[in-house]
Amino acid sequence: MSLKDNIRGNRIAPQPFNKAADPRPGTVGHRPDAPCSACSVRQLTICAAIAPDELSHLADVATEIKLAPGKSLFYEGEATKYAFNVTSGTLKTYKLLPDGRRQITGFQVTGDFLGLADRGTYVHSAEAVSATTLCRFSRDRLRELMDGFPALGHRLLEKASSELAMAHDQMVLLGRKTAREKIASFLLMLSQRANQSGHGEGSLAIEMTRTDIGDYLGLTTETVSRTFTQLKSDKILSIGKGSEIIFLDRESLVKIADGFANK
Amino acid sequence: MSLKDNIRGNRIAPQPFNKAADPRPGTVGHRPDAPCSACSVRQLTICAAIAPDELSHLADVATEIKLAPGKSLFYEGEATKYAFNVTSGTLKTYKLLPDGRRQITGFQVTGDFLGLADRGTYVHSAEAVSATTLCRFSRDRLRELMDGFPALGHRLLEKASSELAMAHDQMVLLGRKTAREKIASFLLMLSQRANQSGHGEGSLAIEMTRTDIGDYLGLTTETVSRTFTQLKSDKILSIGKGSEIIFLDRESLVKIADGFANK
DNA sequence: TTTGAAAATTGATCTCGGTCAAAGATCGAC
DNA sequence: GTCGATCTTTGACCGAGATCAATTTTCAAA
Repeated sequence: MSLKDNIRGNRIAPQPFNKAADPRPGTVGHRPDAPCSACSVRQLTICAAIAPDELSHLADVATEIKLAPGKSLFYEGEATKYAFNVTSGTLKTYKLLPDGRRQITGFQVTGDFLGLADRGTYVHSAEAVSATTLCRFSRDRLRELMDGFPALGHRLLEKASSELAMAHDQMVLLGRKTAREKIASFLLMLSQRANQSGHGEGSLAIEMTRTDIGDYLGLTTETVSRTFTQLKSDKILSIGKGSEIIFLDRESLVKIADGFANK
Repeated sequence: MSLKDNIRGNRIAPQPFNKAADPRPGTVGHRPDAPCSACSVRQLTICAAIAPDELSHLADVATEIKLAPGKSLFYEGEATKYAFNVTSGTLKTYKLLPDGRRQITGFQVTGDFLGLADRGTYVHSAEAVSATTLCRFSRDRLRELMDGFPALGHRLLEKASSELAMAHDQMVLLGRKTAREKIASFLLMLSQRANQSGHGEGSLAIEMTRTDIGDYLGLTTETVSRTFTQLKSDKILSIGKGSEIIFLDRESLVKIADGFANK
C-alpha cells in the first residue's frame, strides 16, 4: 500500500462501512417519548425555542440514542434522514479524501446540533469521541414542527449563522496560521467551550487523540506532539494526568492564537 | 517593516480604514423603491421566497448599491446593520491577521446572499472584485419580513445549510489538499458557478488576481502562478486573452481536484 | 503609441512541517 | 499485576511550498 506519493498529512485506512465490526446506528433508547421537559440541557439546545407547555410536540419526534466511543452515527453520502442534539459526550465530524487523508470538520459537544450543513445527503461522517448520548429527530418531522413554531426556525438560523462564522475562523486557521498558532487557537476554543458548560478556567480535559487534533488543524500527529512539547518548554502550559492541559500563561496563548506573537 | 518573521503567505498592508481614499459605502442608487418585480435575477436569490404579488413589501426594505472594483462594502467588526443580495458582479470576503496575513473566506457572485454568517458584527470584510451591484436590506426589517413570510426564513436556512456544506469542503481543501489539488478544485468550482449562470463549459473568465486566489486557497501568489504554469505544460489547461482559462482536459482536472491523481 | 504602475512569471534558496522510524507511555482487559 | 494494543513522543531526514529577488507582461491612462 504505497501511500507515500507526494501527499501530506495523516491517513486512515479506507472506510470499509463494516457494519459487523461497527454496528450502526448506536443503541436506540426504548423511550420514544423522551421526556423533554426533564431534559437538563434543554436550554443549551434548539429545544429552548419550544415553550415548556408545548414540549410534548417535541418529545413526539425525539428518540434517545447512545453511542460508545469510536462508534459511528452516520457516514458522509448517506441520505439525511435525521438530525441530532448532543445531550452528553463528544463527537467528531470528518470528511475523507480517496487516499485516506482526513479533515475533521468539527467536534460536537453537549448542546450542539448535528445536521445543519446539508446537501440532501450527510456532508460528513460523524463518530463518537467519548461515550455520547443524543436526541434523534426526523428531519421531516422537524420541518413540520418549524411551521408550527417559528421560533424553532429562528433558532436554527441563528445556530447556522454562528456555525458559519466559526467555519470562517477555521478557514483562517487552516489557510494562514502556523502550527503553533493553530494549537493555541484550538486549546483556547476548547477552553472557551468548557467554560460555557461551567468548567474551570485553569485547566482543560482533552478527549481527542493527537491524530484527531492534527486532522482538525491540518497537521500531522507528530507536529501536534512536537508543538505541545514546545509550549511546555516555553512554560505556557503543562500536561497533567489523563492528558489534562494546565494553562500556565493564558495571556501568551491568546497572543499566539491571534497571530500577534510570532515566536 | 520586518514582516518576514517566521510567517507564511501573502501579506497586505494593515487596513487603514481610509475613508478618504476608499469612500464607503458605495454609490447608493436613488431608487429607494427598487422594482423587485422587474428584477431579472430574483429567482436566483432569497427573494424568490416572496410571491410576485407581495414583492412590494420587499421593495420597501431594499436599496440598490453600486460598487466600483476595489471598493469596500463593509469591514469586519462593524455592527451588522445590513444584509445584501449580489445582483451583478463579484465580491470577495476576507479576514486579516494582525500582521497582514489574509484569508479570503469566499467569492460572492450574482444571486449570492451576503450576511448569513453573523456574530452581531460582520465576521469578515467585503470588497468588490469587479464592478458590482447589490440590493441592501436592513437586517431588522428583514427579520420582521421573515415573520410575515415564513418561506423567506426557510430559504435563508437552506442557503445557510448549503454555505455550511461548502465551508466544510473548503476546510478539506485548506487542511489536506496539495497546491495542485487546490487550484484544480478552485477552477472547477468557479466553472460550475459560471455554468449555473449560463456560461459555457469549455472556458472560464477569471476576475480575481493570483494574490486573491492564493489568499483563498492558503497559498502564495508565486505558488499559484507556478501551479498554473505546471497545469499548462501538462496540457490540462491553457490561458487565453484576459486571463481566460481554457479547459483542455477536464477529466484530469476533476481527478486532481478530488485527490485521485497525485502527480 | 507611449508610459508607468500593477500583476504575473520565473529562478534561487530556505524552512516549516511532513515523512519515516523507533522508542516510551498509557490504559483497559484479563 | 501483566500483557498487548494504542497513543504519544522523539529523532533524523526530506520536500512542498514559502521567501526573496528580478524580470516580463498587461493594461489603462495620457
